[in-house]
Amino acid sequence: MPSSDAVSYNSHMNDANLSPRAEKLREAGHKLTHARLTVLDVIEQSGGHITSTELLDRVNAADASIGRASVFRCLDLFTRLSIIRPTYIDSSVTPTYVLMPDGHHHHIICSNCGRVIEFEDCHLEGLTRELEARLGVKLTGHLLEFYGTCAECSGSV
Amino acid sequence: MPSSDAVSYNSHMNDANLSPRAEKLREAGHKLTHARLTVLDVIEQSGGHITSTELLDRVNAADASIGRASVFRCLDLFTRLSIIRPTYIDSSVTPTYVLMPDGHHHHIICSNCGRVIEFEDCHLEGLTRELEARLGVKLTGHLLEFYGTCAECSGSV
DNA sequence: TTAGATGCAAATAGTTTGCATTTGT
DNA sequence: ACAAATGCAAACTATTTGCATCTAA
Repeated sequence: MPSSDAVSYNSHMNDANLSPRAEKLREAGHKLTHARLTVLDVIEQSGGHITSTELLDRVNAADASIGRASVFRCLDLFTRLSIIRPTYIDSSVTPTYVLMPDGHHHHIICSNCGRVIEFEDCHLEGLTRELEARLGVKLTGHLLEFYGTCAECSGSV
Repeated sequence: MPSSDAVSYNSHMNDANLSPRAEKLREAGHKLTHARLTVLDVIEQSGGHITSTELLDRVNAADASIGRASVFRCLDLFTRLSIIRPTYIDSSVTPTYVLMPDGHHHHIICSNCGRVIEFEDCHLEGLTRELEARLGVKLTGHLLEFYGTCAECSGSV
């Protein structure tokens, strides 16, 4: 074997400090590839709301060698793992993918200006348990969307 | 003018008994056209969950003279009027449109078999009022989606 | 070492548009 | 009567697929 290290440059592979979501990928038995970790990075840095088109652009900017198909394959995988969830916010063509920290996500969409306001406290633990008891289901997460007008558009400011 | 009645056949135009949603259309100042009322009918008869592709098929079966573009224009209009709301249930390509009776809709999606279970009681009035008070927003509706496994897939049966 | 993941480019599917014509009010 | 809505078909956009190659474990 030649002594030159034929190391593949994977900036994410500094191992050790993996994001909890990367851990989730590994635990589910998926490989921690450069494409997947880059896509995850971009989504996480987006603040939790990103459309497939924006994602495609930003991933391309981060590393032009990552193909479109892989980005879509990541979206599909992450959705199946409940890391993200697709939803319609603005356009009806392009889905917006939202991060699901701890399995849930909540926001308010202003139907006037399109602004998205996230909030944390959903108080849905009770309902979750009630549904599990009543229907025999097992619930792992939820998405709650409110529609209406934001403070500015409601004239409350 | 000739005495022959050149009546256009619009089976929905029996006036009088319009569905509450058709009323909503009229109140918003939109015409109650044959295409719109047919699309609304098909959505209502679907039980409240229908993908754009299924809708296209069923509208075509009901009246082949209604064009695809009009169906999409209806989906857009109904969504703006909060009569329906697009969401991703199975595929990430084709949205499923859900009816929003009284402005809200709730369901559980089984991530194993894809089954969708609707439920009525969301107990979100309190949270709605709290958010309105705290954030100054005005809320008119919401969509709540739970993810998990149904009774069959959870082995609870 | 090897199953799993990737990138490419072509194929597919879903949605929108412009415009002449029709229709609800 | 006439603004609004429609149907058509072509254009456009987003997403998926097959396959040879590559790579994380």
